Amino acid sequence: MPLAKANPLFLRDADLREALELLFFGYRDFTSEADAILANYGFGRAHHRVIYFVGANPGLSVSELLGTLQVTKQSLSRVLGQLVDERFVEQRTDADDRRRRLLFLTEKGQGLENELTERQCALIARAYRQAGASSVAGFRTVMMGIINEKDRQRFDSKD
Amino acid sequence: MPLAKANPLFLRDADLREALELLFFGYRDFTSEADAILANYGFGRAHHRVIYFVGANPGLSVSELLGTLQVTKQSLSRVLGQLVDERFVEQRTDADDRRRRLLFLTEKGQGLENELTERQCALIARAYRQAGASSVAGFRTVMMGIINEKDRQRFDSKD
DNA sequence: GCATATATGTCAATAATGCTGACGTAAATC
DNA sequence: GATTTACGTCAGCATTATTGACATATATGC
Repeated sequence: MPLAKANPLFLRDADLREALELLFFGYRDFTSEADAILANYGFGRAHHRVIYFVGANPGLSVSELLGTLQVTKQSLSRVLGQLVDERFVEQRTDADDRRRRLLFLTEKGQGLENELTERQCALIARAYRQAGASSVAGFRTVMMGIINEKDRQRFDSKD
Repeated sequence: MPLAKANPLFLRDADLREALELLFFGYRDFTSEADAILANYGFGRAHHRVIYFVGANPGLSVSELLGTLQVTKQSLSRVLGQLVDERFVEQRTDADDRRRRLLFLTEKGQGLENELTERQCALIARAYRQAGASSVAGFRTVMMGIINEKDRQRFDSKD
C-alpha cells in the first residue's frame, strides 16, 4: 500500500480517492447541461470557453485568450473563426497597437453566454445554498489549493 | 442583469462566476499531471478513466463500466481493446453469467494505476492539508451538491 | 425447445478538439 | 532598415466521442 504511507494525519487513501471521484463526477455534471445547449448551435465545449472568457473579459486580445485557454493558436483559430463568422464574437483592431484584435461578444453572443452561464450558475447556486456559507468557503479554499499558483492569482484579488 | 435577480442571499453573480472558473482551472490542473504520464504510454484521458475505475472496482463488468463512464460501447471498445491488447487490463468470463466479461487490472495495469493515482492523490493531499479538515468537509458538501442524485449515491454510503 | 432479451463485440462513417510544422502579413520596436 | 510581435492560415494527423447497423453467445420466460 504505497499510498497509505504517503498520507499521514486524517488523509486516508479512501478520502483521497473519493476526492478524485468527486472531481470527475462533479465536473462531468457541471459541464453536461451546457454541452446540451451548445449542441443546439452546433458548438462544443471549446466554443463555450471562448464565449465565456470573452464575455467575462470584454476587449480581451487573441494572445491573452490563448494564454488563458492554454491551447495553440491553430486550435483556437477554427473555433474563434466560426464564432466570428456566425456573429457571436466581434473582433476590433486595437487603436493603440494595430496588430492586436480585441474580442467582444455581439448581442447574439451575449445571449448565448447568458443562456449558458445562467444554467451553470443555477447549478452552482443550488449547491452553494444547500451547502451553506461555511462549506462554500471550504470549497473555495480546496479548489484554490488544487489550482497552480499562476492561475490562482486570478482569484487572489477577490474577497 | 438577469442573474442578479435569480440569486438572492449571499450569492452574488461574481461569486457564482468565480465558482465556474474555480472548476474550470481546478479540473484542468487536476488532470494535467496525469495527462503527461499517459502520453508516455500513448494513452489519453479515456484510458485513464478505464484504468481508474477498473482498479477501484475489480471485477467490474463492461456494461457497468459503460454506465459509470457514460460513453457508448463503441467508444469504450477501442480504448478497452488497446488496454487488453497491451496487457494492462484482463477480461475474465463471469462463471455465473457467461455473457459477462469481468475486468481486472494486470500487475502492469496496477503499476500504471498507482503511478497515475499517486500523483493525483498527492495534489489533492497537499490541497486538503493546506485547507484543513473543515474546509475539506465543505468541499465535499459542495461537490456532492453539484453531482446528480444518481451518481451522488456512490458517495452517500461513506462516512 | 423456442422466442426473446441481454451482454458484448465489430465495422463504417462522421464530428469536435487538439497537436505540430510551415508560411505569410501587418505593425511595432530597436 | 532589421527584427520582433501579433495574428492568421493551410496541411496533415491523433484522440475521443458519436450514430447506425449487424453479429454472436448466453440467459430467461413461456
